[in-house]
Amino acid sequence: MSDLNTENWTEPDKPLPASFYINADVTEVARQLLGCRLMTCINGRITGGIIVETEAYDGLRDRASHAFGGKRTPRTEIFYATGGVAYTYLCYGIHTLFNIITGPRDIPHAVLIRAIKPCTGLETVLVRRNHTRLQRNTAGGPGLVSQALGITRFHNGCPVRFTGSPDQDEIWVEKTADTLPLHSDDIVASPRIGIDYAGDDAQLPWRYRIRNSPWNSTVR
DNA sequence: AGTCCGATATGCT
DNA sequence: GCATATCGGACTC
Repeated sequence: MSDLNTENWTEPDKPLPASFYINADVTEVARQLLGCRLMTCINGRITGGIIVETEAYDGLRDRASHAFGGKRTPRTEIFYATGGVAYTYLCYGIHTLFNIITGPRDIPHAVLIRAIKPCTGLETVLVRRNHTRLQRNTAGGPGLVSQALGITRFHNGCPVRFTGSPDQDEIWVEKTADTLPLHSDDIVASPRIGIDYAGDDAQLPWRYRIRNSPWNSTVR
């Protein structure tokens, strides 16, 4: 039990290719990420969990997006990269939130990862969260996902791709042997959280959860 | 279940 | 300079 660092993980099963993030609409990517495993290797420690909750942000038409209307600022510049890189930023002065940029170059789409079920490197996850055992809120919330996986705002722009290089931080997503193909009935779509400033767009049902998962974020 | 509030990068005036 | 934010933990009722 001394080394749970690579628990449940020896090598990536099926790392998602760049095309996964580029070719589908952002809402479809957000749905298809459910059930996949989000992995990090941070400071040499491998951690990960099954994605159970996401939100889609469509910068072209969506007032909830930081890149609404194609807005370009230093912070949103990464939105215009080709899909498959991280967008991380500090929220409420305290929390780092992790998104994956999707779509082709110059199309500012993003998927926020809101909750995972921790399943890899649990010892490290628990230390990062100061938990003694796994709880529903160990990574059940967008700020908690980053905390549990060691993602910081300095990972902004990091490719979401497995390269296997042992000496630098990595973030990737993979399908696993137990990634079930999700039927649409297995997915709950509802309005997104914490975007009251978005006017009518706050009603868009672009928050996606695996139905009945105990690992979803706590609902406000 | 409801309320409060932290701690700061960012973007706007 | 100033208002605000893709939240979460602590505290009160």
